This record gives sequence, structure tokens and C-alpha cells, in this order.
Amino acid sequence: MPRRDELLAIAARLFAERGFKNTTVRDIAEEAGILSGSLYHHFASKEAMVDELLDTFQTELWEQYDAIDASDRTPREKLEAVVRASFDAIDQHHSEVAIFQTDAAYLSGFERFAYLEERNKRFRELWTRLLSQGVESGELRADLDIELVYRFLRDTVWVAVRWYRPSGELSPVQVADQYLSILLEGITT
Amino acid sequence: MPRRDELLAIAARLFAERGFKNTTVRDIAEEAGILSGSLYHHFASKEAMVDELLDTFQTELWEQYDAIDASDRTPREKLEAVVRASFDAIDQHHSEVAIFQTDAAYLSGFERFAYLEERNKRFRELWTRLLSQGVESGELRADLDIELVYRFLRDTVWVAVRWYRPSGELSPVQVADQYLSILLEGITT
DNA sequence: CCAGAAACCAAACAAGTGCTTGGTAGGGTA
DNA sequence: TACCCTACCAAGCACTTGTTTGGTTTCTGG
Repeated sequence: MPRRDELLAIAARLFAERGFKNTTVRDIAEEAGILSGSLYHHFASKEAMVDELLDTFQTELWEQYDAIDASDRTPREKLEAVVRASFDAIDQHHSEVAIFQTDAAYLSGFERFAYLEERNKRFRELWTRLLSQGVESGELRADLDIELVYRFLRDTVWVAVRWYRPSGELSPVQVADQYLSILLEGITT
Repeated sequence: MPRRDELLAIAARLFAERGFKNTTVRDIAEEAGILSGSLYHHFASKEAMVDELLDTFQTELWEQYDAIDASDRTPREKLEAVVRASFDAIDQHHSEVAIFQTDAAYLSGFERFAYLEERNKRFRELWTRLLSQGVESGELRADLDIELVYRFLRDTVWVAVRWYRPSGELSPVQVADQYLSILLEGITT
């Protein structure tokens, strides 16, 4: 792995653990065994590091979402697939998801990260549309507030990054199975 | 309202909006129309402010939890009541819940905030016990992983603080109704 | 009106922050 | 050998951070 990628991986881990603002360039450098100033040979700024992390991750995730949305499935099946893809992202891009969850609100205040808001908007449009289509097709309950179900769904999925550990005993498939089971059928008998 | 309480309310709002570490004492002072040093006439430190906020809130919340747990209800009814009490807390102590959600992980690293971990532990014990009792009584599904359902339940409830607005059009009762309906019965027809 | 308390100011300090600058070590290439 | 390029160091700069100190204003009860 090129040195630059090593440094970016260290930064990703620290940003995820402590938050962006709460991680100093000296922290990153120390973990890499160099001095803080040397980081600037590889990256233009601390912001540029997190930018690169979030941007590449989001691009990759949306390729999957778009493929699912364009596929030949019922709304409910698409919802399931999107949820599974999201848990996959939590598994394979754990740090990036954690950073997004923790620092997106703060970062989106800067012009540089305006694309975060844009992605959030697209995300909301996709999920609420799938929910509406699910209600129309009769697969989903019609008595629920779509907007509220959307927030419920979105939060339950992404907040899992806080406790999920990629190398743990639960696979993303197992977690997705149980989450979807609860979500679709409820926890009562 | 005494001056001290005013300042604490301002600090609570800013901590909730921007996060603890990301809010400076100068920010708080400016909103109050004073200089940052003057805050130290009322509070010993910035940490003391957030400590007071979190401590009083947690104490109040647990009075309700304990009352519910000691009441004469079935496990499922207790779960419902605890969820409703939690949404009430989001409504009435919005800033404190937001701070707890955002900064508890960071703060609990300090000795001063060791009680946060302790509360989390008690919280987990209460909820998992109610879930287990619900399964035993036949009210809840037996095929689900209790630990995972607990995390699901906990996160879905508390993460709502990110979008819920106390003065908005949705009351905590309405939100709790829908959340419980999804959780208990699922979103499918 | 006046003493004392409560609230605040003005100025600074030490530590920590992101980042810059000019230089150096070392390996690969012609 | 001479050259270059990647990776890094050493030192520091300008700024922000939480906090302290000694003094001043404002309010209130007797």
C-alpha cells in the first residue's frame, strides 16, 4: 500500500473514533510515526483528507443504489436491497460511514462539503419514493406517515455503525436479516 | 430566570447544535452578551456546565424509568411506557438529549463523566430484561436476538432527537404512536 | 443612602491548533 | 558520477482555546 493510502487509512480511523474536529493533524502524524508537517507533503489540508474519504465512499455507495433502483424488482424488494447495501457499506467502509454520521452536520456548513447536503436530498427522494410505491402496490401499510417511516428507516440503518464491528461475530447479512425482519413484521407475535 | 440558568440554557442550546468540543466559551459568552471570562463567575469550567446539564437530566429521566418498571404492567406495556417516556424526554429536554447522543462517547473518556457509562449499563439491563420478559410472557417474538433488538430499539428512539423539533407540528405522543406501531407490528400489510 | 453581594470587564497566559518554509536523507535512473 | 524525486525533519508562525487575575459596575436589602 502506498504511503499516502496508509496515512489516509490512519486518518479515517481516527476521524471515525474521535470525530473530525477532535482529531489533530499531530494525532494522525504520531500514529504514522512522522511529524505533523510531513502530512502536508501528501495532502493539501486536513479538510482535504476527510473530503477525499467521504467523496469516494459516497460515489461508490450511490453506484449500488442506482443499480438497485434501476433493477427489475418490486418496491418492497428494492427497499430490502437498499437496506442490505447500506449494511454492506457499514461493514466495508466502517470509518467513512462513522465519519459521515458524526461530522456531516458540521462539515456541510462549509462550501467544500456542499455535496453532502445534495446527497442527503437524493437519498431522501429515493427512499420516500420507494416507500410510496410500496404503499401503492399494496406491499406496505397505508396508514403510516411516509416521512416519519423514512426517518425511522434511515436512522435505524445508519446508526448501527455505532455498535457494529466489521470483524465481529455478526455478518452484515445477519444484521440486515434481523433488522428487516423487525422492520417488516414487527416484534410482536 | 436567574442569570445563571439563562447562561446554562444558552450553553445547552449551543452544545446541542454544534457539539461540546466544537462550542467555545467565547461563543456562549457572546450569545449572552458578556465576555468569556465572566462565565467563570457562574461556573467552574466548561466541563462543569455540560456536567450539570447531563446529570440533572439523567436523574430526572431515571425517576420515570424506575416508576414504570415498578408499576403493575405487562412487559410489553412497560416497554411501550418506557419508549413514550423517552420521546417525552426528547421533547422536553431536547438539548440535553442531543448532547448526550453526540458527546457521551467523547465525554465518558473523562473520569468526571464516568456516571455516563454506568447509566448506559443500567439502561441496557432494564431494556433487555423487559424484552426477555416479553418473550417469556409470549407477547414478543422468540426468534429474534434480544441484544440486537435492544440496540435497534435504543437507537431508533434516541436518534430521533436529530430531526424532532419540540415546537414542530408533531407531538411526542404522535411520534411515539407511529414508532411503536412500526416497531410492534412492522410496516408490511 | 449605603454596604455588600452579584455580575461583569479588561487583559493576559499557557497550551494547543492547522499549516508553512527551507532544508535533508535515501533510493532509483541515466 | 550526477541527477531527480519521494518522503520526511526541524523550527516556527499566526491563531484559537480554556482559564486566571484584579479591578469595576450594577443591583438590592436594611
